[in-house]
Amino acid sequence: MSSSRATLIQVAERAGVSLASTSRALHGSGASVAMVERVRAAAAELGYSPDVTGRSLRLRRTFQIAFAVADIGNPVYVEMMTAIHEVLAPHGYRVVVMTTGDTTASTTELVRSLGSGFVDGMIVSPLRTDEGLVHAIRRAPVPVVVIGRPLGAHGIDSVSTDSAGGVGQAVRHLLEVGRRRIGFLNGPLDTTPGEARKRGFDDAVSAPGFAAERVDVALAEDFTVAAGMAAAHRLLAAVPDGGRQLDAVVAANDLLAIGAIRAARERGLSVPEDVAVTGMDDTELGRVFQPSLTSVSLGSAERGRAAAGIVLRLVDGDADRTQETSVGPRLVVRESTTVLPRPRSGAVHGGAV
Amino acid sequence: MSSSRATLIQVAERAGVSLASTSRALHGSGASVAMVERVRAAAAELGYSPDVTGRSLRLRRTFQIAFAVADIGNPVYVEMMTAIHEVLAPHGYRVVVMTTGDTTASTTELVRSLGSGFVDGMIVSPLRTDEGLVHAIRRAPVPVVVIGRPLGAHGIDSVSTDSAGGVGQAVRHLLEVGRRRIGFLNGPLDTTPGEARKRGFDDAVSAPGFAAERVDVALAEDFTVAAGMAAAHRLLAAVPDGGRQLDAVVAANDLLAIGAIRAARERGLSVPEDVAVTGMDDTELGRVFQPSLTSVSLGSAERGRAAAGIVLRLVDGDADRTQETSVGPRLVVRESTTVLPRPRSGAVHGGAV
DNA sequence: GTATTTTCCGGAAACGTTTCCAGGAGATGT
DNA sequence: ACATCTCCTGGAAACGTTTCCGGAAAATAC
Repeated sequence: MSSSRATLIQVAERAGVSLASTSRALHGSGASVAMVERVRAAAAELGYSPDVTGRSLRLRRTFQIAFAVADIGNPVYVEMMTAIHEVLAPHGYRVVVMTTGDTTASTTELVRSLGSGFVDGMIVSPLRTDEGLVHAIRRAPVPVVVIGRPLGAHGIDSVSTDSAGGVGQAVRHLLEVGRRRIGFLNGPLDTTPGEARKRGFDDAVSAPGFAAERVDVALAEDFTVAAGMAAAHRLLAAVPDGGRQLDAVVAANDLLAIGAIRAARERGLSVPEDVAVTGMDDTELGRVFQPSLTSVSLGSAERGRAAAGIVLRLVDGDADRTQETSVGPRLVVRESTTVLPRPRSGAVHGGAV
Repeated sequence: MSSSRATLIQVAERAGVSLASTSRALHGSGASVAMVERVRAAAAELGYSPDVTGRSLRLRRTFQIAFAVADIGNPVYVEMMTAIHEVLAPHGYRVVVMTTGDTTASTTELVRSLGSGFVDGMIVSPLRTDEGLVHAIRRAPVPVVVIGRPLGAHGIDSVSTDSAGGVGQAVRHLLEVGRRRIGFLNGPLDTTPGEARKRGFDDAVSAPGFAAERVDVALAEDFTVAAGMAAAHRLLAAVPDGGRQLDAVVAANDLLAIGAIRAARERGLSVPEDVAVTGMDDTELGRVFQPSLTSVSLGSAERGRAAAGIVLRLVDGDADRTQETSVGPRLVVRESTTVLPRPRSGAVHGGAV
């Protein structure tokens, strides 16, 4: 029942010195060693720990950074958050998680709410972007770093990745391993990733050396396994010969890719023998899945780290000019596109040692 | 360049009324309609949004709740966090993520840091618990709810699950589907989950009707796929006949279970025909994996929701007595323990439609 | 019309901290 | 010995908000 928490004033009284000296002794400079010792002792006796709210009010800094995404449970965002936390925590910053909601309106609303000053900065990865959101971010009272589209042209600090180029890497890889009939399994086109990946696929298909026999596209309702499975079934059903006309599927996402693998198997096709599948994001899920997933890493953790670094510089005032960082996609080849022993006929896979 | 943010004082000046009235008009009661209208207008013109720091200082509430775990990336914790956020956000509470570190010392340190008052409450899921931690939690200046061990006896609000009983459910399920030679793949015993699951397995094995032919145990270094795979290899290598003496593996974790499946396959054993595998936690990973994983759900989301509800009641002062909630484990049977068509001999699995 | 209640408003204090400013004591230079 | 400088300390203001309290005005009761 040691009452409430001790305040700096009580420490000052106990030490028999002024409030100003007490504060200086604990934090700032310009205090004699005797004073420091005296105050430290008093603070220790009272179990004093400074109140961050009072501190924030005076300093006009909360030592908090918000991380806002549409879906906190998404593995990609989890990876980003972990990385962000790892960068920020050692600098004494806390991470506040928030959700943007699905729409640009709700995201804009969230950015506006920064006006109430509960964080010193924000890292946001909006699913969709529009003029209003861009405007709100520009006018935000604290630094905002966007993970997603490059927005340097709008004067917004951003870290992006070339996911379009990533799709290209996946397509070229499939061509290299001899696939010629390629299906593209994308998510909703009105999202930033969906749009970028469509662009990437279109670019790859219309590239000079592109040598595929056929190309099909299907869109999943959203970026989930279930939606991917449904869409993959549609994709495979749409081509002649029960889907055998397709020998590769490029999925816009690891989750979609796994949906595609499940759908293929349900149709009696084996992966990777009958149909090779590539994912994107290089998630733990894909690494662990069987067959392990060839996937284009978009460096989620790296993007998170980069964004955290930028926001840190910005809140510390070391604001050079607006940063537009980009981390390159990187193809990670695994089992889902590599047939090791020359496959016999038939759909048997896995097999004995 | 509209200068910094507008403050309540400026709104008051603009409206030509006192500061007190301005505050009342915006939040509290006891203001005439004319006053409210007038102040609202002034606030709107200035684009005023209240500063939460000043508010917190006065109100002695931050409207923030901390969620602290050892590993933010762990799917189980992610699920909890999502649930917690869903409960808290509608009530106007923000969620601050923190890490406890691996040791009880660092966790205790974190709980002590609550003294600086940056949150109104905390939900923590410590990997390990000791006397010092319990003591710190009891003395914490803000409500702390523990997810993990039941601590009602220590006067600590907690929400737990009977993971020991969950292991029992898994064992009985395996017996029911005809398995008789059971391996137990556990994680480190000095962790709360590891300890509980060992206890559960021991209990199940020594239960009256237990009718297995043999029982083996292996411990993984930690609760990861890689560690699970290594330990499963040891487990299978230790029994005669290249592991065929085992027809079931109970894993303490979905990740360990997946490691076990990979190890079994590498040894030419098929799952579930040769060896059935059960996991625990019922993660998305296990649901999506092939074969989908029979797993004991420990209701991560539900525990998160419960903890959030409790902490909400506590910070709002509706503190009855200390709560000790428990959510029951629930076995979810999937492919990894069910052989549908009577298996032929041989290790072929998956197979054509 | 007066007494009493209700309604509404403004002044001021308070939450806990940091920091500017001025002043006193001691050290240093000449 | 005096002027100057450095070092340290305490008083007080400030950050932005909410709310207690007293009082004036308005509403109600008789």
